[in-house]
Amino acid sequence: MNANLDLLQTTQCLCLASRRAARAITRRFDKALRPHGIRATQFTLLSALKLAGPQPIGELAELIGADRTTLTRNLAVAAEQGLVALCQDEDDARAHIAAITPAGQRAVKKALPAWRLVQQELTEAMGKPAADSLRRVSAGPSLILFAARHD
Amino acid sequence: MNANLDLLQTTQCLCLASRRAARAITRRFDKALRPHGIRATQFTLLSALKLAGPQPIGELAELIGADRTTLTRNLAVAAEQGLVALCQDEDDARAHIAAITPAGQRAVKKALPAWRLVQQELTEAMGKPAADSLRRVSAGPSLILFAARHD
DNA sequence: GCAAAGTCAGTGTATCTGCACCTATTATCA
DNA sequence: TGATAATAGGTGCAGATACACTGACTTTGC
Repeated sequence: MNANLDLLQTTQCLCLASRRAARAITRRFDKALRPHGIRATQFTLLSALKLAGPQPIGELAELIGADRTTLTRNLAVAAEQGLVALCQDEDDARAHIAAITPAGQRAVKKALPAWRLVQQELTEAMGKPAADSLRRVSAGPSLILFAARHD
Repeated sequence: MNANLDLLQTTQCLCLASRRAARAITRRFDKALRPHGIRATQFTLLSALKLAGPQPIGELAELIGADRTTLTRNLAVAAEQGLVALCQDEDDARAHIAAITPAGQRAVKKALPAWRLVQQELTEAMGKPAADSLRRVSAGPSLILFAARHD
């Protein structure tokens, strides 16, 4: 029937594809990082904070492409575990600054070799062109602008 | 310092890239599907059920690359909304079969044009080669096998 | 200097995600 | 046939995600 012919297109759905890929990749990184006591999302958070330095929550959210309110809760978890610290901005009483703690730095340093191994294996498994393409897509302005559209 | 030089590699993290892409893409599809009362994940679920026919939960989970227990709960939400129905398998009392309901079929049919529009816009925004690459990666056996590794 | 508008972040609510563990049922084999 | 292994699925727990709304503070314009 016609309805099912139309539906066949949905097997190509980019939302399904991106989510399925993210789930599989996250599972793999989580598994490898587990012995080090942090999750893949936390590894991302900590390395971003280490590289970029103390950041207001909103800017950090934009940096890793997550919703600000999502980051608020992820930071609360990481703060609970002592991996990050939250403090008031001296200049602007509205802003809260997130910073990586010494314990957080130790955690990310300890986890780095495991991360690197999975990153290498995964790059090999999917092929370097595909890996480059994924990074380009996720980091490029097209996706960000695209997601922000309100039409 | 040396530690930060090492950390620079993590800006290339494929877990961050895949999650960031999935978040942005999901936000966009959710926004477009919202007027039709379903989410992107539900659209995926319903179209998969419509195309594949009634499925045991485990097989459906494998089909869309999600954890079985995740799907159990997503199906419960969809069942609550009357979009899918769950029933016992006649041959195997352990198995539960998920099937799309008439209401679910109406919902996915109603949402299809909106989905198609976003899919087209997104394909254009990221470029067809990148879209093909993403689908290949997410659907190919390499990722599935990769994620299942236990070493 | 003050009211209005803009900005920054937290909370309520709901969904998605998955590991560890559990129960129930079926298959296998001595 | 009865014990054991294998399989299908649910639950507890914890975290990730984001929209709508709110409160607090800052900036702007007069």
